[in-house]
Amino acid sequence: MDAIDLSLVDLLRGNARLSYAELARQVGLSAPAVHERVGKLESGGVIRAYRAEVEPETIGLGVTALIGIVEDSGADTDDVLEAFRAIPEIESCYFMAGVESFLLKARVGTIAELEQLIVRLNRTPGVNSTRTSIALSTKWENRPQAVAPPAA
Amino acid sequence: MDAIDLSLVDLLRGNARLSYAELARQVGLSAPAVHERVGKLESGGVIRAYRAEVEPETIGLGVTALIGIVEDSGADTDDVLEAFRAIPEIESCYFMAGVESFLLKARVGTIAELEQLIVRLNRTPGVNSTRTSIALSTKWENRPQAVAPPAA
DNA sequence: AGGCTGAGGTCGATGGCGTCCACGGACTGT
DNA sequence: ACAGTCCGTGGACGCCATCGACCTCAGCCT
Repeated sequence: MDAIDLSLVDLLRGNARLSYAELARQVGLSAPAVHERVGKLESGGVIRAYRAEVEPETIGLGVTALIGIVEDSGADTDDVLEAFRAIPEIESCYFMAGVESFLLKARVGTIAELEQLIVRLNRTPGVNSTRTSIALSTKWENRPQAVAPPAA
Repeated sequence: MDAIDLSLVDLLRGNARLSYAELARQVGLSAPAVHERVGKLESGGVIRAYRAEVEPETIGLGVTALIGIVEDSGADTDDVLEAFRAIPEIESCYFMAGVESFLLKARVGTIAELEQLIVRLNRTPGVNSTRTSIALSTKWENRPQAVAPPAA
């Protein structure tokens, strides 16, 4: 992980569909060299995936909620996690410090679906209680934070 | 937005670097047709961006925090928003229902940097108080939720 | 009914890109 | 000094992106 790798990561976080040729121009190497570096970043676990970022409303996922989960005393955290993993509406899952063991970000189409989701969560073995906050709007999300030095 | 568009969105949410030729094979159209459809999805605001998803620890952003913000009574929400937007560590910003007007997801390298961030937030005009929860680990994040019908 | 029009597709051509390979220079340890 | 390793370059070749021409079908106006 040198400065060039960091630049590549920044460039791809900004636009994952840049061609290797374009990346090469930006960092001042040849295309094959960039190809090899990016390949290593992928197989080395630095780059996990390339994803299109979609406006959720346009695909019928207009309701965003953040849900704190309090576990039962003596619950098996791994089991709870697996149960959460099986619920597609849960987009993100953080294991937290504090009374609430998990914080979930969920996306559904309607408030009625959110209600169903909350019921389902409360019924999940190991879950003691849930606390749901609704996001009225998403100002921005997953903004990539530049990490490379200014410029070679 | 027909079923093919939804499939394209799903495919690109799964892997943003798929070639048009490959997308075309998957949805059963020709490459130029797919090219045009994806172009329309982009310019129509459905696809906002393509981003590489990076393991944060590997680029020196090992600390994730979720921060609730209570505004001063009479604060100008837009001004507060602009102040937040200028802080690169804030990756996501949701405008919430409830006492806390905003929920922020921030990523920093160290606890010391988190402390500085919290101080900065508390000093921001219009911010009455902050409540920070630290994520001990991210189980998963931004998992794409399939939205297309099973398969043509 | 007939024909115009526009949307949205296919096909074919061409230039650029991805990707493989052979080669070369700098650093390192012996 | 020398050999090995790492990391890069340049060339070659086949696939892909992308443009233009054309086709087909649905809807609509006359």
